[in-house]
Amino acid sequence: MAQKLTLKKIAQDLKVSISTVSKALRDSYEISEETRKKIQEYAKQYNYKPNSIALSLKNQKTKKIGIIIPEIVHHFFATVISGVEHVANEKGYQVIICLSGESFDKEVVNMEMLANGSIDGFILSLSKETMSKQDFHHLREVINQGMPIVMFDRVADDIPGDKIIIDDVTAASEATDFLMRKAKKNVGILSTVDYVNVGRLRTQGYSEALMKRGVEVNQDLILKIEDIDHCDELIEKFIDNNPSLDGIVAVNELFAVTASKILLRKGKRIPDDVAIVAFTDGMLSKYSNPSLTTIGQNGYEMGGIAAAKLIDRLEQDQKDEERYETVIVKTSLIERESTP
Amino acid sequence: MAQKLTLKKIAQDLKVSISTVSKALRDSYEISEETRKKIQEYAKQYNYKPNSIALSLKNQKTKKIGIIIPEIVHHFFATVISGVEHVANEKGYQVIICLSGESFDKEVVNMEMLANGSIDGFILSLSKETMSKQDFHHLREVINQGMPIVMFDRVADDIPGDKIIIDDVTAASEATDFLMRKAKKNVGILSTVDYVNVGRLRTQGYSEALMKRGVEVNQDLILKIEDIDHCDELIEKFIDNNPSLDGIVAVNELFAVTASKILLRKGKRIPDDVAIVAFTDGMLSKYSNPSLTTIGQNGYEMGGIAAAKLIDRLEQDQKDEERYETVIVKTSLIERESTP
DNA sequence: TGATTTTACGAAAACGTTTTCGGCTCGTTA
DNA sequence: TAACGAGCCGAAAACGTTTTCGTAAAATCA
Repeated sequence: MAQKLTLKKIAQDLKVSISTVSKALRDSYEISEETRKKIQEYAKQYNYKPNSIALSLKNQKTKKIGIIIPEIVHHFFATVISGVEHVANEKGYQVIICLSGESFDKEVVNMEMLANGSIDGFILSLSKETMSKQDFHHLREVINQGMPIVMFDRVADDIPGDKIIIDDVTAASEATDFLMRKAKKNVGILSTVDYVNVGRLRTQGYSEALMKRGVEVNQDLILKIEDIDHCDELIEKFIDNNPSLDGIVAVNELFAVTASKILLRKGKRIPDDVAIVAFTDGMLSKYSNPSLTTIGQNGYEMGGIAAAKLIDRLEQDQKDEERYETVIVKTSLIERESTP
Repeated sequence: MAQKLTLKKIAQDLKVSISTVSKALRDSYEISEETRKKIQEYAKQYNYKPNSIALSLKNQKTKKIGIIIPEIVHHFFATVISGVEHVANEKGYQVIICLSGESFDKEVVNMEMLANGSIDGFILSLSKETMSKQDFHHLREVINQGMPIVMFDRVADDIPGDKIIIDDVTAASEATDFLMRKAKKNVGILSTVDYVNVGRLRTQGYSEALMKRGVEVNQDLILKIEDIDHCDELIEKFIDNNPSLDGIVAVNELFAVTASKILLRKGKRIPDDVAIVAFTDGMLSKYSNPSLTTIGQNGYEMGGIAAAKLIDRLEQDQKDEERYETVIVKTSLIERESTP
């Protein structure tokens, strides 16, 4: 097992100094043609690669970005990571991933671990617990140390940093309106509890769409689900309680597909009796039966934008501008079988 | 923006030497009670955290492991990462993720990037292109530099390193037998081209199950799909060509759910007319309509084992044993609506 | 008191780079 | 021939740690 080659070993083998080797490899004019060739060939032959840790220490930059998300087994987050990874790699950066598992404590621990010089900047989407606690001291600490943060999807409004979000209100409003244009008179929404930003905003968009058409908002048609693992019973009860329901906006695929299944079991036809639009364009929507009309959140694009913004900030001539941006990524309505 | 605190700054502020600070913070007996207290309090107050890059350079270990997978938007890989991340974090390691996108070149580039000191060891699942080329020079190079590799799922048999796999042959055989026990007489398989390990092995298991019951293997009942994006037409033709087909083993969820949809459209009943078993227990199987009986690959467990084995090897007293292990993770048959 | 041990701290090396600066050896010029 | 300027190379510092070793002062002992 050949030990890893270093400048020092090359220098010893070739009887020159370390600085000469370093300069030769960087094609410095200070080194004679002859020496340069010799060193470069030697390095190539034995496959020398500069040690990135040493470079990080010297340059005070790691060329790594950290990303903290609640779960990786969610299609949306997976696509975001995919987008981040793509543009990061393109710009010579590597991606370190940590999962908070929706836990505040794990989010804090992960941030502290990464903030000790491991990375140059953060991309993150906050855990549910953090959102409900509204405790952002860990973000502030990191920012105080001069480390830039880009947040996406689940963001903290009053934290200085770039934010990449979709316009949840408008998207939900459009989805609701889309159903009403299809002659649906009693559109309901399957949402999450209010402390989850997206749940609150999408419910708001839903209500706005109704009001814009002069329809009164009926609280019975709004279901707020806390525990995603036991949504079945809640949704079934919701459907039973609203026999006139003919349209559903769901804030995620799972609620939608669960509702779809329950409706079919009860003999309803989709989309004729009940039409469905779901947020998050993932596998489920695409391949379930019937396939679901969805609002695509363009996670890949969000991730790409987040990475680009972060790297821009890292490479600009020192925080010349403290003005942070909020980018709103367009959603796209993808029509499938669950709507007429 | 408070600059990051270092030993040097503490030393200056407290008018002692760097070594004194270092020792005080590590509770060395060499430092007097008084000085120790003073330094520790100062460090705590200003939230000193040792720079991990400097530690990496000094200790020649990064406490990071690299993981390279083809795609992150596959549920199976996402669960594996989740498992890796969990045990890695538990043992004080961080996880760097790179995606090969099923491309050989990107796999090579990613490995080279990470091998320059960024990480202590690799966990990986090979890209399709690598599998078809059977070119593993990049793995050999990394191993020659003394960096341990753990492979999972898509492994290269003759590469020295630990391997975590499922027993694809047995699992496929059991799935096939399961269908035959349910009185299915004409069981077919939707597989991938042979250079993908899992496709070949699962097809083999399928055949073995048939032969064990004295049923002759009918090549018409074996479909090998190369391009997953256009599997629809192939599967439809396959179904049309085999009117007596009454059972399907699919090597992934997508093939299964696509077949399911086509069958339903053709007026077949599932599972009465045709029963389906799919590999990979993901979202699709669980929530599609009808839900699918699957062979769970226990990705989370695989990831955990991979991480544990890698870290063990990293922390053992230098490669005392060059004997590599192949762990076979048990699969679990999860019965749902697609089988009687 | 003088010798020896203990206590408490600092200097320096090492990890692998890059870069600044200083200097030696030529050949050229006055 | 003396001075000077290229051309070419090496020494050393710096990044932030840990650790070994050396050493001054204080304490102990005879």
